[in-house]
Amino acid sequence: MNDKRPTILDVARQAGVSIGTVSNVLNGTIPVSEERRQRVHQAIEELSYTQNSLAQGLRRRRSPMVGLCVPHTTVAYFSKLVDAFEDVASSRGFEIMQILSHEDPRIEHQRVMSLLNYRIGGLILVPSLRPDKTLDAVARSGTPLVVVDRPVAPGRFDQVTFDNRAAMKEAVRRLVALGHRRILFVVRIRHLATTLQRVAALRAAAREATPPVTTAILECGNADNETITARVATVLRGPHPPTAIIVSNSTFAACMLRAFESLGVRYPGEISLLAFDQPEWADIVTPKLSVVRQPTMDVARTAWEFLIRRMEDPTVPVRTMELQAQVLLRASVAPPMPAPAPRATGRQHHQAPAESVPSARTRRKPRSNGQAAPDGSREPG
Amino acid sequence: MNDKRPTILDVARQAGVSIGTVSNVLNGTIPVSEERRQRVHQAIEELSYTQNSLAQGLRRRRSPMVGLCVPHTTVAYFSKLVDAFEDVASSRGFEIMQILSHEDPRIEHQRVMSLLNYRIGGLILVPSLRPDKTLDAVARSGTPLVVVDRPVAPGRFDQVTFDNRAAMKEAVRRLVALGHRRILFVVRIRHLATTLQRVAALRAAAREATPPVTTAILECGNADNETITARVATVLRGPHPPTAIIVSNSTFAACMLRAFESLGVRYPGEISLLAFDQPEWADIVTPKLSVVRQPTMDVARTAWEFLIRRMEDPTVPVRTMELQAQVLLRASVAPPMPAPAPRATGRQHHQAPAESVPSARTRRKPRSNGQAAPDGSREPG
DNA sequence: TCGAATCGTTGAAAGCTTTCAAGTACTCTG
DNA sequence: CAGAGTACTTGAAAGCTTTCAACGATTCGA
Repeated sequence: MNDKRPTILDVARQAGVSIGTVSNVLNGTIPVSEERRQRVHQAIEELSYTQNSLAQGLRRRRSPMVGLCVPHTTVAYFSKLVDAFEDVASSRGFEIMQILSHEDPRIEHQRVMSLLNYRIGGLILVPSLRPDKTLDAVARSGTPLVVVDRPVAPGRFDQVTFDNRAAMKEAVRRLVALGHRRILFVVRIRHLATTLQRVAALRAAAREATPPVTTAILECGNADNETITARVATVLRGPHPPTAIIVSNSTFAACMLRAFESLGVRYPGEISLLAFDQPEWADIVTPKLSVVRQPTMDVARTAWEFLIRRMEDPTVPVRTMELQAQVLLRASVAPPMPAPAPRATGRQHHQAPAESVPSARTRRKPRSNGQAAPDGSREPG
Repeated sequence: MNDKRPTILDVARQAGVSIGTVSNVLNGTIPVSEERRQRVHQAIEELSYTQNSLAQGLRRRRSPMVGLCVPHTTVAYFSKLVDAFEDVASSRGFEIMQILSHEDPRIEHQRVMSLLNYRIGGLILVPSLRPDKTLDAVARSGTPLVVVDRPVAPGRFDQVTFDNRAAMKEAVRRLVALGHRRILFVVRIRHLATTLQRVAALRAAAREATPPVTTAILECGNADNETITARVATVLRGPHPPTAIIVSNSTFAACMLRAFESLGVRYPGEISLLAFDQPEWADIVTPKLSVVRQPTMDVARTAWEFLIRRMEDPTVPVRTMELQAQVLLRASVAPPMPAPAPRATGRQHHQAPAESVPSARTRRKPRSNGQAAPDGSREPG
């Protein structure tokens, strides 16, 4: 429990050389004669000396440590991302310092500042809702930055994102082709950049469909299972129940399945489900979950390449990469059960067949609890 | 993109005070007159000065950073652990530096050394298979350490683990009570401390059951789905197919479900399944997965408390905490289908009903591929 | 009024490394 | 053999902070 660890000076004395020589052996900056190198190595061995990275970073004005900031690690998508980064980075001799932002701009800012205070060599960031202050601070510090997954205002930073618009458009196209006319999109945070993109694409695709498709957005934040179930119940029992639900992540997908079960909804007959994100359980639930698969490993590799490049040369022009995601339809998506009015152009009420909802069917307006609002993307006529 | 950040000296000049005073304002070490404090704060604001944690850590010989090392973050259990630690730690003003060991003692050692080189204030470690070298290095550095989840030789370090023996014993008791007589335990790494505990408990419980129960261990390492399926197939089609499978983590549980499906095994009729770990999908698969639930949040809190205590006073006696896990039986565990020989005491072949295995039934000895071996824990007579 | 105690302030040293100008010993060239 | 390289080697400075002995100013007590 000796808190006094040997320093480079101890090594130098032990080996009978100067500290400069030891440093040169360690870093290979300047060649050192074979004999001295040996002596230094031996001394290092004998004293079991290890570098003090704090002193090294202080002197070099930069540490070989790279920061990684994601919102959570319990979301399958992010934990895969973290693992992928770890793989890529460590195989190239970098250390990763990981922090979690919990989707909270304040926490994010504070943690990122702390990383900057450690003079990290670079940062990979999945930005939270309002990352501006954080981004400014990073820019001011001159730390190389790559923004991942959630786009920010273009031009300032390297970015690696997914083509959420294309993915959503494709998803809607496929659902519509199966006959779905009312789609609900369940999101965690409405104003998140990725969400905005997806919502825009959803609305656009809905508008362009013939006949046009009704869409609604349900924002759930960090609500727990019961709350989400209640909200979903409200929507499903409303006058215009959706026939297909798209969720923005796998946690919500799980919530939906629980909700369907506790509500006694026939699934996938009465309601289809499609999830962004690709949980490990997608293919072991019944019916198998349809997903939008995002190429996590490619993201990690690309982001890393961007970061390394910028660390080598901070003046390199800003790059942006938008990766394609893939819509995988499986049994969780099925044609909707035959509806009373096949041509859904007017304002008449659509309703799921009566037998599908077990409990007392209270007719409420869908926005009665302020949670789910038809977003009016449908063309009026 | 200005790489020159202001230092404490700049602040001192700007405020017209000495650097010592600035430091005192920043750290509150020694009281500073109100007027000067104001000036310092203003200067900090104007220059947007932030500490250099490297210099601070160098001088203080210890950084306020705490290390956290887990094997992976894609395993549900560990990602929950990481989130829990993050919560606890950050709510008390500590920064966490997280690394992954990938279950590889070499990687673990290298990454932990790097943390030690940063003079971290403490370390929480889920040790890999052979952590001795790493543990020695940590001890030598005098860094406070708490070992989590997987026990190591007692007496040297604070430890927070689960009572794996009790959990396994209880699991076997419940399975036996339902009539199971042949239990297969699927593990990732056989010699992992937790695995050893569980295996020992499994064998002991099997031996004590009346009539005694046959057990076997299947080690799968990092094998992929197909490989695992093949191995499971071999076991299930062998002369003594198990009626219940216990898996050591949720990833394997998912693998089993895939294997059951692709092999056409009747589940849970023909085979029951119980998993250590508690994935989010446990209650959305059909049948619901039986699990051994481990109180992750409690682990995080306890480990953190141990660590803080030791950081305050390194001489405090070593503490050990063993938390109780909880066996939750759900539909994935059912009484075994009636077997031809109800009293399973001898060496006669047990076999699952013929109709349950769809493909050609090759009679092979269970260890024919060297993967699964009856472990002989059953009493000979 | 004097000495002591208190309070706030300061400048220098220390913490451990890398970098670099300057120096030394050697080899090579003409 | 002198001069010019060559190839290491060295010690000091710098990087930014905290700590601490020392000091000046003020207050307090007798």
